[in-house]
Amino acid sequence: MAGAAERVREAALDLFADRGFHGVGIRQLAERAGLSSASLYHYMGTKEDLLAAIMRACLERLLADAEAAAAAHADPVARVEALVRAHVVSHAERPRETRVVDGELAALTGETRAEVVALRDRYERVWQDAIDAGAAAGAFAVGSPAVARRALLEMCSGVARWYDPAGPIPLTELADLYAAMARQLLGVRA
Amino acid sequence: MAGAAERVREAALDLFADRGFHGVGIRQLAERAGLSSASLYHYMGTKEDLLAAIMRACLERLLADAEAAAAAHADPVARVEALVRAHVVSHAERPRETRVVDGELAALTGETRAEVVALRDRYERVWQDAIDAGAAAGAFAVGSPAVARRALLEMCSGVARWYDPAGPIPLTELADLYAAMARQLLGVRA
Amino acid sequence: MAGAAERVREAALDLFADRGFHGVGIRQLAERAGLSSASLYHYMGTKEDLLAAIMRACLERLLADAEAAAAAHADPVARVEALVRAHVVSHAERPRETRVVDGELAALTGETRAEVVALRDRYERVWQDAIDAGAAAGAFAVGSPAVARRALLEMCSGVARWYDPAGPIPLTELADLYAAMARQLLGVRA
Amino acid sequence: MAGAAERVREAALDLFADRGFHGVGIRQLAERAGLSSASLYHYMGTKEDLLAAIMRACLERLLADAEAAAAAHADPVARVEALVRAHVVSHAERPRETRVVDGELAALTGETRAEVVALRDRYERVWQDAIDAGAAAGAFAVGSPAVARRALLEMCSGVARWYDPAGPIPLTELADLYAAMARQLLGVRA
DNA sequence: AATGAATGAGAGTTCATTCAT
DNA sequence: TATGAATGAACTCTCATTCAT
Repeated sequence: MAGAAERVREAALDLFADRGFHGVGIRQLAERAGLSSASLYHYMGTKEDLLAAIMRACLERLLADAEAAAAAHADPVARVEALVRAHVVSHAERPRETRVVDGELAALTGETRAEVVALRDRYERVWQDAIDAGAAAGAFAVGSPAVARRALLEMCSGVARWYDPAGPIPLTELADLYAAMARQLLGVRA
Repeated sequence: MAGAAERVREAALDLFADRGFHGVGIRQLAERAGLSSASLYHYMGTKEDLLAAIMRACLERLLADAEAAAAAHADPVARVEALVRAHVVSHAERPRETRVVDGELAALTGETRAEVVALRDRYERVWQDAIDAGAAAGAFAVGSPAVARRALLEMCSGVARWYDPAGPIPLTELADLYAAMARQLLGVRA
Repeated sequence: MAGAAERVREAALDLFADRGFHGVGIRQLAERAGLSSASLYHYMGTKEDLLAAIMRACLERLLADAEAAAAAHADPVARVEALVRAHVVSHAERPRETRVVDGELAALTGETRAEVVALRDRYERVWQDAIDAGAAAGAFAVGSPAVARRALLEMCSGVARWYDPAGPIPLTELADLYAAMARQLLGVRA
Repeated sequence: MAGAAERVREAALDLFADRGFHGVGIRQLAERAGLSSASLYHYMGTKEDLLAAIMRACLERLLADAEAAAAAHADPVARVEALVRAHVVSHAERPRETRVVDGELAALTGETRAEVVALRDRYERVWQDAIDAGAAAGAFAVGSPAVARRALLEMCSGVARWYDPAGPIPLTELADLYAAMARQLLGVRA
């Protein structure tokens, strides 16, 4: 018997990712989780708290992975490649979480939103620092490191919207493809 | 004095882009447009019709621009570059429309949704054909043309989420930056 | 070109008879009459006024016919038979009006309603007087003249709900059938 | 303390019978039932479902009574008389239900309406069969059995619109009166 | 832990009606 | 005569949430 708390989380992931936070009602959530709508409130605070918990967990994992990847590679080229691989793998393996993170930030309000935005900013900073370092070292040929960071991140995040783990592209190949595209995009010197 | 119909459209663009279709109420829409909620219905069918009209108009323009760009360039490299430039400029100049197109497809239902999806698919086909042609001609160094198309499109669409026309990067420079990144990403042979 | 006022009246008859006063919107009325909803108000007061006018006209005609029938026959048996025939013919020829009269009284309010109720009461009084006269004269075998009046009236009004002038029963035959049933119901002495 | 579900049903009966389905708002229903309009929806599906439930229940009871009456009497005269008595008693005892059944059929839509119409048709068939049998056996003197059935049914249904159980006519006497009128109307041979 | 009952607020939409043109 | 524009009020129904059991 899967724990009810886990079922609530799963239901929220499925539904928020597919229909968006505001497109999902508490009763749909409850039905999907196999609970009454009143029982839902034993496993969450408000609906917004549930969203925030999902976003925080996902961003914290993303951030931890990115910081680990950054720490593991002193060389900017290797570092960026490691960031790309981690990001792509995360988005391929947990597309629901990442779609929610990327798309439902506007549904958060007040303090909670500020916290999640801060996490996202920290995550982007890790990327920016790596790219800036490579650019400063002359390892990349990019017109604007800031624009390149945005382009790279968007490009990699898109994976969550189309990649099918049961499809023809294995996850390792996907990571290789994105790593290669990222290197080219950045104009990595041979 | 702007026409009321135009004010309704503007209000919808502002609000749908910022809070998402389901995050916007009919009364907010009306207030923003300077009308009563009842009067809104002189200028639209249902709320969903309003969304569909916005999406269709944007996609049709995007498609027309892309087909024009494709028709203007026989060379795959030039063609892809033209597509990138048109896409980036559109997303920079009309970020609200494009964010709605990219983010609210799930809010559409039934026949309308099918129509909009068909438009989007036609648009993506134009890109795919151009990329496939370049790959077939050996002009690009890409591991997978299909993945490259997705990466490119996501990368360029992201512009609508951050570019500020009043910021430090002029639009022409933005287009140049993305064109360059696209060429590198695709591994265009020198 | 049929007069617009007439078209409004026809539309109201069709729709009120089919869907009931509260089941019909002003826009449906307008569409059926080939006018805009605003233009409707050149030909009527309020929606309720329109209903009242229909009911009054129908009841006044019914009443005039009944009074004429009563005046034409001193003999109670002949008088009741004449009332039955007039009522049945009216309901067969103008089923929409009579269905509205029979079914939408509750939609009227205030003074108007009182007036229409008064008309209806006058109409029923003509019937009651005739039946009472026959009963007093020993011409009828009825347990209760008051109950008999109600039974007779309901029986005859039903015609408006099913009779089809294009069907197998000619109007004259219909009137004969009801006259015969009425005589039998009242136990007219041979 | 009456159950809330029962109070909703009672409120609907009172209001639908008096003002018609379309003449009653959900808030009036709620107020009459002593609930908020939102709470109403714990006890019903849609407003139309509520109407349909009332109509079905009433028609099913009517049908069961009629079939029992028909089964209990082989003789057509006795059978019709039993049908009349059952119908009159039902309409006298439950005038709200029967008025709703007789007057609000047009408010139903789609599948539900078809089901209720089918029930009504079955009910009328029981009457028609009995009358036809009597006519075939020469027990009745009627010009048209089909017209007679309509006349009889309308005559008896009218009871729901005027009979007052607290008035001067006891229910048993009412049934006797209608049975006698029905026999006479049908021209039952002595 | 679980839920039936309850609700104020709000959803999208239509209502009957008015009025300037 | 005719109507597009406009609206406050009402419509049916669902929202997220609470609470007694």
